[in-house]
Amino acid sequence: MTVRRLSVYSRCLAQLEEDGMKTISSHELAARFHLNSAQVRKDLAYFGEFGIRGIGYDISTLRAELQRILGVDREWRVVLVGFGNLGSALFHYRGFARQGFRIAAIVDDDPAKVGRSASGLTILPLAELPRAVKAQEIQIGVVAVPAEVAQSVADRLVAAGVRAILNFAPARVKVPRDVRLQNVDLSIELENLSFHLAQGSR
Amino acid sequence: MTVRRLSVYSRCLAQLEEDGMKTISSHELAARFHLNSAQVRKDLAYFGEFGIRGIGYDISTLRAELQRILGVDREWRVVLVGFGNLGSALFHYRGFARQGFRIAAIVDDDPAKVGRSASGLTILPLAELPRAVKAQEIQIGVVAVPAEVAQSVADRLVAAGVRAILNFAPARVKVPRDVRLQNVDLSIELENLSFHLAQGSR
DNA sequence: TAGATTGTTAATCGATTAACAATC
DNA sequence: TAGATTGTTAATCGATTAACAATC
Repeated sequence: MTVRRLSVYSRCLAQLEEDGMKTISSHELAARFHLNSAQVRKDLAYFGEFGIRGIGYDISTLRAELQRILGVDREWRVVLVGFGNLGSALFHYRGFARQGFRIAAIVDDDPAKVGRSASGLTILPLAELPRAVKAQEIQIGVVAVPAEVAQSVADRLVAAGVRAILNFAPARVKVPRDVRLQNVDLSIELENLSFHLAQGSR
Repeated sequence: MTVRRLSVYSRCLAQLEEDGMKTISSHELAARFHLNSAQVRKDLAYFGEFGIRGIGYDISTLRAELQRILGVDREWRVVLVGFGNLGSALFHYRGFARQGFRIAAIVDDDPAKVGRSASGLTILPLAELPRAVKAQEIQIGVVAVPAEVAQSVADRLVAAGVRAILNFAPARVKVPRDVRLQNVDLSIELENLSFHLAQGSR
């Protein structure tokens, strides 16, 4: 929950910096998202003393600190498994690169796709996964395959040595405790919508 | 936050029903997700008295109730705006149809795409949006367009009369208070991953 | 020094959990 | 009736907010 807020602060600060502002108080920052200023101060103070009493926070310093805390101040190397519609969409998704996530390899099982190239990256067969992860120093695997093969792909990613998996397949996969797993579940978003529509119309 | 849990219960019950089970207690249900049984009972009791003291909950009845509460017991008619990679991925995403979300129209701005057909559905120009929403009795708009045009698409959807918008564009859009807006923000998922990787390696 | 704003401690609020009377 | 389990009230816990001493 904290990550969500840090991320919001970080983006806001990037915008403020672009606008040429130098410092901002917790009150001003809080006002932008209907948050409490004490909450903002507490969130930030948790990671260190970034503010200056009587003045506020130096926007550019704080932004840099938050990016460091969020881990988006460095490049993360990613392998994309599955180059169907969703895989392609993710590949072209600009937010990926903007946050320092660099797709260093694409893997697909389909012989028709293997060998084709996407923006200079050749699509590799699944068998090449371990070699690619090692050679490209890849830390993160993105799973964009059908639900049926999601677990087996996750297992192969773990075996190949990734430290984190972002799973877009509508299936719950199991990974060892030392591998970070993040599920993106579209069904929940849909159910959230239909719940509110159904409740609203009662 | 409650919707998330209701959704989890609902899926679990569907599975249990498939397995041929008839009733389940709040304790058993809670055990499956490391939840507290009091929490399960409270969540369910909020919407009515669905349990039988001394017995537990009738699986099939409770599942039906939850689906009704979540609004997934009926068909929701959806217009998909944007038929690029992400749009196609969503169009083919099976979870959509499974939850009763029926894509009744596809709209795209690109003249090269307009008129083409996808699974029997003809891609319409943006100008046709109001007519399509009315004719097809569409309640939900899914925005799968570039960030730059997300707001203008949302405005058109609202003007056309949809009651809810699911926004996949990496841009914050504004809609009137009576239109339900759900943003799907991939950046947050990414930041969540990199945060934990960065923290873990300190 | 006076005014402003932080970091942090204390108070409040809401959500989770425990306990139990009601009842199958 | 005895055992089990619900729905709900009371207790606990954690997160949010208010208040304020520290300090720029």
